[in-house]
Amino acid sequence: MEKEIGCKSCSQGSCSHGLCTHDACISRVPIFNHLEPKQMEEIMGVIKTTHYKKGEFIYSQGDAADSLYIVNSGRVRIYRLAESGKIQLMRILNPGDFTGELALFRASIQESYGEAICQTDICRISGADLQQFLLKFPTISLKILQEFSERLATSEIQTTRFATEKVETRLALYLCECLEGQDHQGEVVLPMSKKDLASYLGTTPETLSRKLTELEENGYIKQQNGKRIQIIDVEGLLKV
Amino acid sequence: MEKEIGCKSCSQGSCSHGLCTHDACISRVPIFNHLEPKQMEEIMGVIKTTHYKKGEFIYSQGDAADSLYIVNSGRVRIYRLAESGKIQLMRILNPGDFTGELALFRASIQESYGEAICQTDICRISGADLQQFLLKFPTISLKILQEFSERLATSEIQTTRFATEKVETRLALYLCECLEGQDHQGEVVLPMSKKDLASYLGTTPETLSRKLTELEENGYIKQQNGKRIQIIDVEGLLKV
DNA sequence: CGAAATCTTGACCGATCTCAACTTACGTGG
DNA sequence: CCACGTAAGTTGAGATCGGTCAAGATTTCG
Repeated sequence: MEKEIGCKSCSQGSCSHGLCTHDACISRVPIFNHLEPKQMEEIMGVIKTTHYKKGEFIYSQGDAADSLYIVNSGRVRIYRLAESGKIQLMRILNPGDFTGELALFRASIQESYGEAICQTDICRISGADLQQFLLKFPTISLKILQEFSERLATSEIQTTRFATEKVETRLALYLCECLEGQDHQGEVVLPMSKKDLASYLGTTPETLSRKLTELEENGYIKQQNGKRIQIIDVEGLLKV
Repeated sequence: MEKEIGCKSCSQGSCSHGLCTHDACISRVPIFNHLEPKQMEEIMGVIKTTHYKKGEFIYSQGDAADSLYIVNSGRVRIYRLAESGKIQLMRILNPGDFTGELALFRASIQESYGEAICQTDICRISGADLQQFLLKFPTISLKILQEFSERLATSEIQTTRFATEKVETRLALYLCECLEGQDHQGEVVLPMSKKDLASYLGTTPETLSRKLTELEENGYIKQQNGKRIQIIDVEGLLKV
């Protein structure tokens, strides 16, 4: 706890709790943070950290997919190119989130793009190394399985919504979910641009803009400056 | 190999390869079939098999989700009820496929329905038992992770398609994928009713019917009797 | 063989996309 | 710190896709 040993995962000096304390440290990543300091140190030994500037790609569609990427600090936009050439935003990674898992357990290529939204530090662990640790520390597998099942659940809900709900409903549900995650007295701060949100919701910026206006006219929300939206009537939104 | 010991997983008598040979046996399930006969036997000890008739539910939305279900024989339709009340078919399980994983690693409830399409035998292993085995035989985790990443990849592709492609394109891509899986000289046999297919593709039976006619008029396919469809121009389909 | 479900076809309507013009916000460099 | 250029966001008009309702044909299965 008291010994400061430096942290390979984030290139910053001050550490505690065995390894390090600063917020975005690798040791706070859910899939590793239950390990003994000793075990964690071992894992950190094989982790490489890279810095990316805004707009730089961590990986692109078609790249060999052989590593797990963990966001240490910053934010990453994950998106796909559909057969038609249209872009779809899949998700935004925040510190502690990881990606690249898809391909870890089957030799394959990246099917999406990972782009730094801002100054971002990424920790990378190779698939080979990770598999070692999975067999050595089976609890990591359980953690990843947990994470996977979350992702899968989310993805399937998303699919169902695209397949069955109107844009307005998808937007309303999205806003409500944002509220759960943040809840600063009923105000939501969109975690992405409206352009990206439109893509995430499977619509166009034009339609998104109109639907937001519509929700506002119906008294469900109030649009503030920029990305801030006041949620006035959650019940109403859920019924849209 | 030669000793016949009966198979708990399928309630049938004749077995070999240590445990059993008949086609749909649990020992052929990808997540277990790499284990030693001895290990597999141990797992089989905690598996319970249940028989379901056509239309019976293996589980319903809202049920406690605490078991892994493996299809031994028969077929299962997995579908969801969206917020709006509309149904969406998620997937069809064939012998060897499993489901219920979603909730295994997080206490939760079923978010879908599992309904037997025909006479079906289901093997069930409780989440608690499974977790034991995961820690005991770490290779199972790797297998499940593999399976999960497939599912996740599929689900995300599906999401992207719903978000970005037209019904006609989704249908065309679906037919092409069916072809890969079957390929009896360019003929596809739909694995489900057109009503279900419509639901799976996120559209209505009416629209599906029209789009199939359209594809036929354009010379890409030829509809035969019932569920059989002759694929005439794969290249063309992929460009739709 | 007949009821019930599935599938098909037609007519119509509404939701959402596209294109275009315009306004607003943002980041960069002087 | 401000000006400017570019990207993001908004608004309008028109076109299109796909859903809904309804009627009829076909298939399935007991």
